[in-house]
Amino acid sequence: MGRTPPGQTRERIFRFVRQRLLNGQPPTVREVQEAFSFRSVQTAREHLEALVETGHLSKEGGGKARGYRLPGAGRGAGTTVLVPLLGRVPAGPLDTAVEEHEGYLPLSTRRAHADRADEELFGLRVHGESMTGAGILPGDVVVVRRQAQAVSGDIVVARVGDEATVKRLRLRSGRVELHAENPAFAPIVPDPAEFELLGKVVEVRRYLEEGR
Amino acid sequence: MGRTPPGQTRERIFRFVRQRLLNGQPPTVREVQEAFSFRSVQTAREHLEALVETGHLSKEGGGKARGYRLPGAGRGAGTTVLVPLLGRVPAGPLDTAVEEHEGYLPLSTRRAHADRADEELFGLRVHGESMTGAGILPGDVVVVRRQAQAVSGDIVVARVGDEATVKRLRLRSGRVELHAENPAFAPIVPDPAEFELLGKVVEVRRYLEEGR
DNA sequence: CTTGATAGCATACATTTGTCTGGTATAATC
DNA sequence: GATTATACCAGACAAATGTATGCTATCAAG
Repeated sequence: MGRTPPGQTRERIFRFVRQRLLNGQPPTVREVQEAFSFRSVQTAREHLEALVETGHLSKEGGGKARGYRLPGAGRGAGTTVLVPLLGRVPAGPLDTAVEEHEGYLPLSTRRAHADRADEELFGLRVHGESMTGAGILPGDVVVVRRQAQAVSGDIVVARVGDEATVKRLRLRSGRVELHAENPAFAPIVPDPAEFELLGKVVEVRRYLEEGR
Repeated sequence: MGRTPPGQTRERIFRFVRQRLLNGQPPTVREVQEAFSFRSVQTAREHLEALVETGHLSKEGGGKARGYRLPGAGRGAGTTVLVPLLGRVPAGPLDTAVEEHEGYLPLSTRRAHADRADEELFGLRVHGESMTGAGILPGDVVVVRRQAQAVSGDIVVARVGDEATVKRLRLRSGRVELHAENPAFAPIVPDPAEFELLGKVVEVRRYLEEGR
């Protein structure tokens, strides 16, 4: 085909490959060839090898299939887990089978517990305006790590009676208090028999566009 | 070798494959075989096919290499994309070379534009308290979609002179205004020559624990 | 005991996929 | 003009990889 200016095609190839890699779909040489309508496999291969040479890409395994990677993948790209976004607050232990969830939240965990993270973490949609002072608005999603203890000052998800709420935990002289971050709401001092700590909020997310 | 209880090996295989997929490294049948010390390729293949049968995994392309995937991409839910978390606001077009980034943010993109490579997303850490009224606190990360136009009311990232800020865009009689969501800050009416819209904020994230 | 289901093995085969060798064309440089 | 570099093509080969066929062994249910 026609000859393109130096570096231009290579740039586009890099973007293509990167997008594929970030989507978890490493392309083959021939897939790159077809994506750019090269008539020869070698053309695609030369571009790819050149990108490896310049450090844009790295290669895994000698002649293995789909071996091109993003360099430095061990840092950020290597630790993504999907945690379920639950439609309601889970009562008992998390069922790993058919969970009642709206979807999955991709979460980057920089720790070794990545393998078990999906059992300990879950997402929850926030209702009400009680935490607006802490930057948690209605409709936001909180990522919760299931745990029975928490430190005073943590933002937690707790069950009080039949209701589950997101509040800031305060321990006042051995007594549990749940504080809203909104002047319109008074602190809750739950009856210990009615109280259960479900977990700690480790992340807050807000989606500003529909369909994301 | 020895025979394992029903379902037990399969469960472990699923976890292995899932972990690999989340790391962007789809395994081959033989890699699964070796990871579990099967003496036959077929044993691994049978487990994998069984997992596809039960819906735990899905398969892409007939006999293509490394074709096993996590379902959810095909179920219309969405795919996970990693977008770079930039250390500073990008000035010109995104430098594809050695991007100055702190890491990657896993992002779930629903809809069809998931594979649109031209949609440029990046993460940015927020400084300052000007948007606390909109639930965006200092240290939060905003996910920005690069675009040159926006609608009045959108929260945008814009460059004014040499500085980049996150503000709410208002169009008042054809003039651009950048409004903070904090009574302590006055609206900015930038000189059009000094103003550049970098993109729209599509998501806000707050990490409440270190090391996440 | 027979049957069926599950777990695993051994080997062969077909396709996909990475790699190689050699070639053409254009542009810039010496 | 000769040289060098880049972009691309054509065809072939070899390794990696998915798939198929037939087999053994264990366990539970009938």
